[in-house]
Amino acid sequence: MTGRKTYHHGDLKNALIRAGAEILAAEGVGGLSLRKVAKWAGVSHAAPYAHFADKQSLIAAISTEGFRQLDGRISAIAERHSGEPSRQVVEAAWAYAAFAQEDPGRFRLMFSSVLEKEKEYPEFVEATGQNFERVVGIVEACQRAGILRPGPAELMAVAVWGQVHGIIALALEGQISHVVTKDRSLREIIVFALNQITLTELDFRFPRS
Amino acid sequence: MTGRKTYHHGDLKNALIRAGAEILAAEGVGGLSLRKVAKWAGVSHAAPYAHFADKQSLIAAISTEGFRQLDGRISAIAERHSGEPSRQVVEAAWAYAAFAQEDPGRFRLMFSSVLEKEKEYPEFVEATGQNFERVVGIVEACQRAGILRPGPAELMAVAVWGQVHGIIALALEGQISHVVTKDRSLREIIVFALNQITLTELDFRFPRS
DNA sequence: ATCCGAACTTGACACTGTAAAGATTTTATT
DNA sequence: AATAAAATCTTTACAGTGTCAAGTTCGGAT
Repeated sequence: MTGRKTYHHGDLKNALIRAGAEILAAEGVGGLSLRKVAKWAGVSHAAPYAHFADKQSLIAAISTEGFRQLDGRISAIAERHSGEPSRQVVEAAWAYAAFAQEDPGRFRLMFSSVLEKEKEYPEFVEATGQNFERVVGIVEACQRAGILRPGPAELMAVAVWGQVHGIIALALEGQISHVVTKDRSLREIIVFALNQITLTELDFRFPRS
Repeated sequence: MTGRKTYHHGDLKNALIRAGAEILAAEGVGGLSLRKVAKWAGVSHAAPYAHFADKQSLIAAISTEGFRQLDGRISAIAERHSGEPSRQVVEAAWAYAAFAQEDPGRFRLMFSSVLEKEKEYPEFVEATGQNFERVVGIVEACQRAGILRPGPAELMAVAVWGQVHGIIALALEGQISHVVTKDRSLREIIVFALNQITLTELDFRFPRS
């Protein structure tokens, strides 16, 4: 509910995206309404329509922003561990998991088709594409290092990314048996799964420093 | 919009579940409203409250029914290909994919946290648990046959199921690069991915007969 | 036969997304 | 600098939503 003195807000579009993300984090997808976002940004309930065609458009924007942030984290990891591809996969996968756990609402908004016709939002498509390319890059590095089998990198990327994504998604929805989560962290589970794919053993422990 | 002559419907609860499933298939998650379901079943808009505490409860019921059907399909496959574990994984995974593609709306309802507090619905929990057990059974058969590495079957099940689920979910949301889907069927992609995990090569082709 | 509780209807309320019309401010054009 | 145009924001309105409360109708137990 940021008040304001001028009639024009100045940066309403971004304010709405931010407000939406905050409501999302606080109340989840179900609690995200256009009117609430508007109130939160300190404008009338119809003001968002000056910047977004409809609710879906705002969702697309929030989602896109999420993908950009995720990509930022993963690219940072790829850089930090360049030359050590096995760390790249593990830490990228973990970053993905941490991203989901920090803000499940946003993760669901991004991946659970709250956005109905994603191909209609070029920015969204671009952001998701960039994300995929990042994964492909890491996979290629692993293939060169003999950590992953040779073969079409994009296809291999789907195999790896799909696995990580699937486990995280299932974990988020509480669909992973208690028997499994009982005495294992999500990180251990993910690395165990990755180890079924990789040719050399990955270490699940966090890197020192 | 099934009309009726008697004041009491007779089997409204199940009729509502069916109506909900049909609307879901036709219009997707976004088009599913309690009032529409009621109208479709030929009752007034508040009638559902005699059988379901709220919308979430109806969703839980539809979702649970979906899990039962899915379990039915997978158990049939496990039986049909008993003694051939490699076929069991491939066909079970494919059944999962087919189930998702036949009715994406229902699949999303089941797996994309449209249902918010799933643990509050014992039937739902039970159905999902049974589903998981089915996967564990197949995984164990594969381990005995030397198709999957030894190790905790539940954990291995998460690795395998997670991968299949992840790929299907991403495919459903259109998040798999065109480069990959261009000249490969979803079935090929899934089997390629499974082949990264298994110790013996799986065949992606459909079984004759 | 009658009473009771379950199943169902009607009416209401607050909240939602969205459109239209008006008010205010900035920007562009002359 | 004056005015026109465009963008931003407000107000009002409407249909659709989930849910509740109060009333109606019915089947079954006593």
